[in-house]
Amino acid sequence: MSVVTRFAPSPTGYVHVGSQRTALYNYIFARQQGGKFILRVEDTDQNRYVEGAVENLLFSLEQLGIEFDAGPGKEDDKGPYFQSQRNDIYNAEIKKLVDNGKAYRCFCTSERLDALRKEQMEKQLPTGYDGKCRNISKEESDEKAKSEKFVIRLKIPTEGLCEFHDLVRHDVKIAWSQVDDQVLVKSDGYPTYHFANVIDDHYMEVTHVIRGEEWLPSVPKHLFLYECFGWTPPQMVHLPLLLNADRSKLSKRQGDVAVEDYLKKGYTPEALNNFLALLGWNPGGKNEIYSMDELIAAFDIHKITKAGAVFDVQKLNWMNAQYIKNMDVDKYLAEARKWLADRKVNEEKLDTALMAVKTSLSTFADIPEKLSVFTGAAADPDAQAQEILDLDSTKQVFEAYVKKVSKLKDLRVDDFKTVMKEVQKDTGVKGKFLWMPVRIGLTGDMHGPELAYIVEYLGKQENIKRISPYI
RNA sequence: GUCCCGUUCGUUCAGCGGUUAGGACUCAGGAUUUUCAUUCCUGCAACAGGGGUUCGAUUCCCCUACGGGAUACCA
Repeated sequence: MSVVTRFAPSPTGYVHVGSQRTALYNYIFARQQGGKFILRVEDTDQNRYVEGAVENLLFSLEQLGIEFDAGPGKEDDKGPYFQSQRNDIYNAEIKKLVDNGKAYRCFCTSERLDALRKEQMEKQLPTGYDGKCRNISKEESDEKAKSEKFVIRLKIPTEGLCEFHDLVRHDVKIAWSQVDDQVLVKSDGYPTYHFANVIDDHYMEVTHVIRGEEWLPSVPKHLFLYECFGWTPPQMVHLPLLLNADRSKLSKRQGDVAVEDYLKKGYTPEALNNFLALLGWNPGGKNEIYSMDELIAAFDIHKITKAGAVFDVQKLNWMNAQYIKNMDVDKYLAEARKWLADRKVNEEKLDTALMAVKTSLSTFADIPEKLSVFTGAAADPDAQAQEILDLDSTKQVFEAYVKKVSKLKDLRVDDFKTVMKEVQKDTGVKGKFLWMPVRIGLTGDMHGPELAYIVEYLGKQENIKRISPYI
């Protein structure tokens, strides 16, 4: 049987990085196994509908290079891939369950349910539905259904143990008495996640359910449904959660959680994928940089970690810097040009400046700031810089420098190096005291990209203009 | 409250009965460089606690503590 995995997000408006990792693992595993990866939109909650959410979801996945084989816009005979369009399927299945007594209509009001829960908490009992409507006769139920609102609940076993195997958690046991009579169909006629999920996974022939750990406690409900239908359940794979620095579930409150946020901040999709893939799984060894193909080759679903992982931006920054440093020049230049913000740049020499700055970026968003050495006026020297400017040797260097530069037609990187050699010869000044004055004279700063690039970018006239005042 | 899951350097991941407990990020120091960065080298830093099992436990079992998740007509 060939592997089928699925990513089944609800369209909430953006893709959470935790979801990205779930999608990634599903995708990687399917590719590795030569299987199929499905995207299914879980939009059964009418109250949570968000305009444009699906488009955003599709766009984010595309940017990340996570390609699905079937899903919205890629329909096949297993579709549709929107749960909101599959109600006929759910209705047919729920009817079977009600007819054979595996599920029942519940007419209880939310007020009664709230009170019940409160009472159970106070008595330190497990919370859950008390089964009031469990044994209403078929006739009475049919009669009430004509005039009253109802939901449909699953008739969960009352005793015994639900045992199952999870690829990450291994053997898990949950007492049936702890499992609630789950609502399968809401009073608006739409299925709940638990129901739609099982039906869809079955008909879409999903073999591996790879999802977040928050679903682990619901597994018995799902397994029982498979049993009621006489279907073979898929392999369960519950991933550890992504955490905030304080180890709570990664949330919006404590920083960015949306994929688009990170993309907007200048992280590359490749770095983001690489970083997330290594949160919860690692092939071992020194290397931490993996392309998607390498991840697919190295991935081992049995070696997924159990404990939650803190999303450490510092490591992401480092990784992203690695990706930028190793990026193909043309690709880098094209991408970098999108990040100039409102910098006024010398279009002709922009590439020179961008290349000079390539190794110092942790994200593309750093570009405007890093470029300021080139594009702005010289900064005011600080005390330490001023000390160097005040040196006698500095004056000599400047005089010789301006003299040499003035003679040149042009001032390219190579010309500059020649000039500096000559200045050294003429003045006898070398090392730090030769180079630093020129740097400070031109930029006002003791730090920055390689001087030769700055010199070339500024050009002959600007070089003379900036140095002359110090003579 | 109840149930489930988890616990190796600050973070992340190795380790799967006998190791000087390893790598990566961060941090500190050094080398190279005209500076920062890059690159390279070195260093700091961990098996939550207590019981077992065993000749021997980071590794297996139990308990405790701590953390997280689930307890919705949300997913």
